[in-house]
Amino acid sequence: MTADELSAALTDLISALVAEGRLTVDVVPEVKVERPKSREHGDYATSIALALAKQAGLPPREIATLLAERLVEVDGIASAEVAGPGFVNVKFDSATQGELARTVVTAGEKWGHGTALAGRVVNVEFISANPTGPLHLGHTRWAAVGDAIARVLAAAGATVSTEFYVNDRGMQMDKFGASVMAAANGRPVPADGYHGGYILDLAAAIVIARPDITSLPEAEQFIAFRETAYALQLKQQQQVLALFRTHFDVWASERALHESGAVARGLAKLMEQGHVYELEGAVWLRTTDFGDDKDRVLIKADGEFTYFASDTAYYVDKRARGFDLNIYLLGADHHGYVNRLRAVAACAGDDMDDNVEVLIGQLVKITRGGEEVKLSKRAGTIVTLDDLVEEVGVDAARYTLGRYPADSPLTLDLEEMTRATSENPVFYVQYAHARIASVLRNAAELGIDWRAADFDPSLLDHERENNLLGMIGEFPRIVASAAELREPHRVARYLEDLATAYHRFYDVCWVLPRGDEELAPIHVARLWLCASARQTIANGLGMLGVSTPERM
RNA sequence: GCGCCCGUAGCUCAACGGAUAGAGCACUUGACUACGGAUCAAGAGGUUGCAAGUUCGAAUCUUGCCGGGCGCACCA
Repeated sequence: MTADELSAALTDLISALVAEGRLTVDVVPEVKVERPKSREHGDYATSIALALAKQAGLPPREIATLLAERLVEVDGIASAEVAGPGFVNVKFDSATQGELARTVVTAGEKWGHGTALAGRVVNVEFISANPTGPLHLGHTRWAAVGDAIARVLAAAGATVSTEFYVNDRGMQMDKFGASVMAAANGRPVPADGYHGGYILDLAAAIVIARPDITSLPEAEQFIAFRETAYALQLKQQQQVLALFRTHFDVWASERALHESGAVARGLAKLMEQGHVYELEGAVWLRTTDFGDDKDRVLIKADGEFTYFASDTAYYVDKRARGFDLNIYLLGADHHGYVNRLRAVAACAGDDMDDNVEVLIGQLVKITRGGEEVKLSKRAGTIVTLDDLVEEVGVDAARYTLGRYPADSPLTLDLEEMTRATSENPVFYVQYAHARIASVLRNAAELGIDWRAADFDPSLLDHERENNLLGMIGEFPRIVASAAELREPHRVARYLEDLATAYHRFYDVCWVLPRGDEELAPIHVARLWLCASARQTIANGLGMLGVSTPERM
């Protein structure tokens, strides 16, 4: 019995009661079933009676009683009680619940996966930084969360592609090239250029690789520096992200959009839809037709394409590549883009509620020993992704960033993060995994083949076993909601609760035979339970891109 | 001025409109002579920024204030 099955059973019950004339209900709302915070309230509880009371014209407790009476007759349900103002608290019988262990072990890596988003072809674009410097902590939040969102969407059945848009065109690239060139020639970096120490490193690396470069004519030299530095910097970003276990299926270049004719095609598509017009020598897109607060320029009066023109082309291009849902993950400083991007979709003839989705992540504030660290790429006071990984490791960094919802501002203290790694919740969860792995190893050493032994799920009737099974059973619903809401932190929070349930079980329920003790059915049953808990933790951590150690 | 986001324990943060608002860190106190103590058990800590409203029920939804962050380019 699972939560979904219980919900379905309740829906059927209500329909039956209506058919019998014992209940008058026009519309049966979705029956929500939840896991109560207090274990005294059973394995699951529903407030459906409260929701039905008004339209049924009956006191909620009366409806709850009707439901409870019928529920106890349903297979797998041990008890159903009315509580409080009209809640129905349900307990499953241990055999039915214990079966879950078998289900989980059988499903293996697929446990928790669902089909809610089956058929959706989703593009998840995130980070999309200029290739003019190293990735910093702001990008890192999306590296962790964006990647987790993609994984969670895939677990919900979607076909997902991750994408990084490289802004390799325009003024910033020129400033970047000029900065590196100046540094290589021993000249001061222009005031509006990039001043980080990495500029010097890039300059030095380029000069070593191409000693003749500084003797090239100025214009030629500038291009050479810009292009070489671009290639090096992009490669550096790619290497760091690979180290961070954030994989991108596509690295899309803004230049390539122009060179391949995608910009022209995008423009043609928008014109065809009739939202493009000319004014004062410039070409505009009438985004105000779809909720934007002002129209946007596509082609400037001087004939140059704007950055926004690339954006529109990029969107049209993604659609042409078959993505029916395009998710953009942007920093809070880009929230003004939300309406603009939605309007672009609408201007291209799409449904802006269905084909495009913009998620805004609040900025990460960094403190060091309680004092705020201002992040500025130009001033060079940045905390890079490399730094972070070096200081706290990939697992701790990913988990720490992944356990908070991205739409709330986050303050991280670097000292605390480094110092507190051993107390970081990620270790708590990983420790549970390692502990189980250890038990399973010991079982193997004792020659116990629990998979081949008879498994009697009804033996898992201890309160802690029951609680652990209940938590494990929640996993598919957690994954589904994390995908639906684009909130992978729900998986992290869930894993912490699951780890607690395991540790509590482990504390009082001995798993393996001790000493000369014979192997008994309870040992086998508990090994199945351990294996299912391990699988669940592994699948959950996998969605967050965190490793699952066998030993720590 | 207009717009978006956020105000929850000392700190960092959770909480499909549900029952007594929860974790971690920090603080008190217990538990290892057999599967990993990176654990478990117990305690303390709150007017969910303020005020109205919606309803069986509000941290959550609505409105108005107060406080903070971020945006409002023919820049990228």
